Amino acid sequence: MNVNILVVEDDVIIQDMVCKFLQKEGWFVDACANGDDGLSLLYDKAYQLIILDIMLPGTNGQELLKQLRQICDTPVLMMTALSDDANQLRAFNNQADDYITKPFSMQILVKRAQALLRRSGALKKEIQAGKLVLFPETYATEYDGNKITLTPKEFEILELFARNAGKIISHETLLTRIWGYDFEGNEGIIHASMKKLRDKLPCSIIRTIKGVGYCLEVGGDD
Amino acid sequence: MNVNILVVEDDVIIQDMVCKFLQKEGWFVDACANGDDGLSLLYDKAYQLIILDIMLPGTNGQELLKQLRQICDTPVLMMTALSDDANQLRAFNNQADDYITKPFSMQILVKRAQALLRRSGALKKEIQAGKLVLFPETYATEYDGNKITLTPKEFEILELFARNAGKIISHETLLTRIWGYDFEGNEGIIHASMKKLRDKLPCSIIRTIKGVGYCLEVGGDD
DNA sequence: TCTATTTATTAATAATTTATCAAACTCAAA
DNA sequence: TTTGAGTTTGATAAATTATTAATAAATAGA
Repeated sequence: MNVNILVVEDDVIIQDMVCKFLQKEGWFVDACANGDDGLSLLYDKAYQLIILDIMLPGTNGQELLKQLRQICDTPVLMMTALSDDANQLRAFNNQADDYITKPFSMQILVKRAQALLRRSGALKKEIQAGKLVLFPETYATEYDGNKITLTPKEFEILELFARNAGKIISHETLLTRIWGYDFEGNEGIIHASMKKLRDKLPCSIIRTIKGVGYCLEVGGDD
Repeated sequence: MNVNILVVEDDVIIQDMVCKFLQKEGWFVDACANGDDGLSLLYDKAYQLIILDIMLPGTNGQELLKQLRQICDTPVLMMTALSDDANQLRAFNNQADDYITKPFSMQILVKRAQALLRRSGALKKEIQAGKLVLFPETYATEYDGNKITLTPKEFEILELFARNAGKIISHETLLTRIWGYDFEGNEGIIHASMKKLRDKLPCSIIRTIKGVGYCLEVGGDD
């Protein structure tokens, strides 16, 4: 799968340089210069990494971090000129994943970004969850070594479950992540899609938690 | 689950201080002063985080990191007096997860350790009350290691009891916390719900205090 | 022991959520 | 233009969960 990174930084020179170095790694980068734009981009698209400056016009980086943690758990790297401990502690309290102070070498920024992406599994070619293996590049799927043929939509859904194995995916999350936050249609589409997906899976590895959502059960196997 | 951390640092003063601060978080810490001891500890026990100094007698930290990555993918935080970029880049190339340079504040070390633990799922929160364990994120429930399947409402009720283990929950509290302060219905709903919940629990761990309320008994076990 | 009160139990019903299925629609490839 | 795989819709069935209401049992106080 493609790696998408969001950079929020108001200094054009730095923004430009950061983007360039990240793109050199083959990653896709969206950039903006203030917190509000950042937040609206986050609603539109799934990112695997977010890089935030702290001092921003309008909503600052700390505030933005706090707000985005309400809606997603994407790794966040804070990148700032504020080198005092208080600001760093505050960032980690707001559930940042890393914090580097300017000036920093671009190589190190890239390496730290890479470390976060590696740890979150975004750089893996395949996603494993119990006996289930997904290959996002080819849409190939295996369960316990046996091939399963999924349609693109089915694959997307199963990929979402596999990346969050053991966690509950609510109907709302499913709708926004698979059909987009602005999906107008009927919620029944979830049930129809889940039925088709489950029919192709060998056993009931997707549990229904009535009134809450679905959950891919990953047994203590492999 | 318990969090186990391995610290490899030859400077006794620093080792001591690091251990003390980590233990203050409720984490279990093993420490040693050289790479070879570190490696043999890694073979013996599963750690959720490894903290490595680079300059060590014998096998140094970079070398140790390279070797341990052959056998495990545990998050590694490098902690070193070497502040040059080359060493930091090398650490990340050897698949370190973080790198901080001495001198650093203990608070920041702890926060960074916490960030790594959080990201790797080692801190996932569960509610424990005696032999009862609740996982609010997945609605999973265990008693003495055995799975119990609860409906969302049953789970909510049990969660309230578990969060207040040993304390009496009055009927009024139950009603307002579970059914909302504006619940119009019959109070008999409490009795019906409690009956169903108790039927699923292996023994009578919820005591009735007549005229007052209910109380989750937490034996002096675990 | 008797009585009033509280709680437990049960079955029936209501409400809600999810599963299923067939038909209609879309869109790209032949 | 036709075909067909893939997706979506909407109607209906099935299942689960929540609630009520009636009755039984237990408890504490007189």
